[in-house]
Amino acid sequence: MNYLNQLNEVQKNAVISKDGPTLVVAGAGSGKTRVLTYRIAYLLASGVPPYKILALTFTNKAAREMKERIASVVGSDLSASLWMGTFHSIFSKILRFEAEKIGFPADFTIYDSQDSRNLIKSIIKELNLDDSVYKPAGVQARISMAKNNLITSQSYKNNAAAQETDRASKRPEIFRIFELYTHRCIQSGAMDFDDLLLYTNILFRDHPDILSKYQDKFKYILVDEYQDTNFAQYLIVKKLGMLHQNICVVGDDAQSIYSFRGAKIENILNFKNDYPQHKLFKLEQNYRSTQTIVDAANSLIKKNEKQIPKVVFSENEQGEKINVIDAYTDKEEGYLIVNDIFDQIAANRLEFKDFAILYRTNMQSRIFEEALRKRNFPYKIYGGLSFYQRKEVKDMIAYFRMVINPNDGEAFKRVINYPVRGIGATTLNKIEAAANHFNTSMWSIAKHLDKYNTGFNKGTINKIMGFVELISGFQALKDKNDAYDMARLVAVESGLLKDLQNGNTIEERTRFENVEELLNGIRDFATTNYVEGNPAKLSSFLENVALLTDQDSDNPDEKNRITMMTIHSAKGLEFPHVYIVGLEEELFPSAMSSNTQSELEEERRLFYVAITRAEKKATLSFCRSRYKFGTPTNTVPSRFIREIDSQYLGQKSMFERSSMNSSNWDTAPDNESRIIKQGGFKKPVQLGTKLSASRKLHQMSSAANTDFEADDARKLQSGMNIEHAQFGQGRVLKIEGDGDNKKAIIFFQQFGEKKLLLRFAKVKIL
DNA sequence: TCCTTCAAGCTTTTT
DNA sequence: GCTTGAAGGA
Repeated sequence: MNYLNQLNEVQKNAVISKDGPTLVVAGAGSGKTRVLTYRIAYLLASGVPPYKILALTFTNKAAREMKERIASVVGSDLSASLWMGTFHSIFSKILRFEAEKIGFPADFTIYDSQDSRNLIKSIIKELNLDDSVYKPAGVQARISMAKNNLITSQSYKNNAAAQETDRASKRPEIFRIFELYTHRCIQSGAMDFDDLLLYTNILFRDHPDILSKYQDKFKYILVDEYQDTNFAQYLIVKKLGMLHQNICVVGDDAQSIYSFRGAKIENILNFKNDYPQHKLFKLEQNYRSTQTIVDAANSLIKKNEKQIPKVVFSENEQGEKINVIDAYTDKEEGYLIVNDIFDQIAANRLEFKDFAILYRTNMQSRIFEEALRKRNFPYKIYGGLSFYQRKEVKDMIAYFRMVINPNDGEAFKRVINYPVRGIGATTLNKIEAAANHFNTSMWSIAKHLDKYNTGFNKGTINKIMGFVELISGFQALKDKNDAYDMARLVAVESGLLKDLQNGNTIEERTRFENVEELLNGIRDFATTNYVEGNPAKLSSFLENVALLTDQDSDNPDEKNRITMMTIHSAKGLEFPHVYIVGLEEELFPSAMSSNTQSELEEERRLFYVAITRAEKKATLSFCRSRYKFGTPTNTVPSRFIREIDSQYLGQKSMFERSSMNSSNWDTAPDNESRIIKQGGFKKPVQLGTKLSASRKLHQMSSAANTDFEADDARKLQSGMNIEHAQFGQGRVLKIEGDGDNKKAIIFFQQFGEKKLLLRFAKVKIL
């Protein structure tokens, strides 16, 4: 067991004390995954069969990586039969197995959030409620929150707290939506994400025999990121571990960032009360980051009140200070960051994959994407609209869902008239109304039109029957064909492929290619996942796809790229250089999370997570003006920048100077070598100077020394008003050359980066 | 029934 | 700036 030598004393003890309840409090970068991995390897080595070990993670990626690492220690034949995966994937597996006990078909559909939102939307309409009061997303959040706390639709109605909240927000009818929603899901044979946890709890509550079967089965239970478990997950773990009590939870209260999803930081804080005889291990040495980064992060997180006391420290090099980039506009922020990446790469021989740009909201990615494109830098955006959420892919999958579980109402609505087959909204509404009236699925109405006497005219009946036959035809083959053959058949016979093939625009071509890519993915899946000696069937593909996310596709030829993702999805990852962007009030901390102390503390933890992703260097940035809803809005630098002890911040002058009033600008102390003095200027032009260029600019264009094109110059000439921000305003990014050849590279809002020969330029310093 | 056009509203974070 | 939904015409 030589791998034990790779561990420090605490890590080692956490690995080898295998029995009894164990809490591992693991500071950022302290080798948490390593401990978890080796602990499992150690269990296996001491003779515990892999199928008796349950290891729960929050992302598929984390599960897969851990599995790989375990495989490299103990071999893949052992690691393959571990029960390792996300809460959702593990318990959906168990639920499929036990489905009939709770009244679901074994191949129940999993509704993603879009499906469930659509269903909620249509229920709100059906109940004649005002959707500006009952906003679907808001109602969905209420229902989700209830389920995460194991409040079913029946108990919700009688739950005083829930009713009080809904009355206070003037939405007293939410319980009716919830009831109907639950009912429709059952009718469709569908579960949403929260149901996977809720029904697991119901299964264990109502069937003690089944509970004890799994209690017995899972002799050792490990939970990663325990601080992010919600009540439903907490209770599952607690119940399953009751018999053997071999529960090992790993987490860091300082990194609890999912309370919006029902996560309870109390779960980790109260572990000691749940298991008084537990063993506690604190991993406090950070192996990931420089001392500066760790110390800076500590100085920030100190501002939070609720936490487990611990001292995270690093013995790595001191490292560089954290830079703060102060940009004028959001566009410029993108530009400056990309420039900085370029400089870093050039100076330190780094690769693109060494960099990550992290932001609070997905929408911020756009600007960086544009800036990176201009430079031809390879990048990969995680999150946002994932492959599986694209319309054409969802359409395709909706067909698959119809084949496997035709009662699936959301899939039915999606494909009944796509590709267009003359079954419009009117007809669909009638079918839906009939289904609700007869308390059955839309599919069974469509299939037995005669029986339900729906009163459609002959033409409509024929169209509907055509659709029913199409799907029935697929169903007859679903157990015979493998997943790929079946999928291609559906793509062709449904007419979907042809519909996309006919398109000529780039978008349509991309859609067609996406469907092809999906089909290729299914082929890979079928040939790598054999079930009882045969290539996997469509149903097993569907089981997997519902819980897949974008993060899971790691294309090898996409390896050397700059990573862009939200801070939430960066948790658990690390990069040599990390840029945390958009540090402005209202954005980070988010405007929606600055109301209460606990919300603010969570934002702070999120910032803590962001900083601690960095190994070598962290860089912060913000801008003074950001486009919001299409209009430029002034912004204020985030309080979080100030909360970091200033001794860890570099380029302070940049940040502080711009906080001063502008008259101090030219006298502000700065790196002398960066200042250029230029005849004709009242004030020196230096890095970061805001200015508007004067009419002399058009001369510049003829003077070959500039990047301005004749066209730009003409535009400038006609828009002669130099005060006009739209035209002239820019900021000095770089100075090169000297004497008469001194040039300034200026970032203009209007034109982007341009080079100016200062000899000719007349600029007004703002 | 379908397609185009235009206005309104909107933005956390994710399995 | 972008997406979604409603309205109106073919």
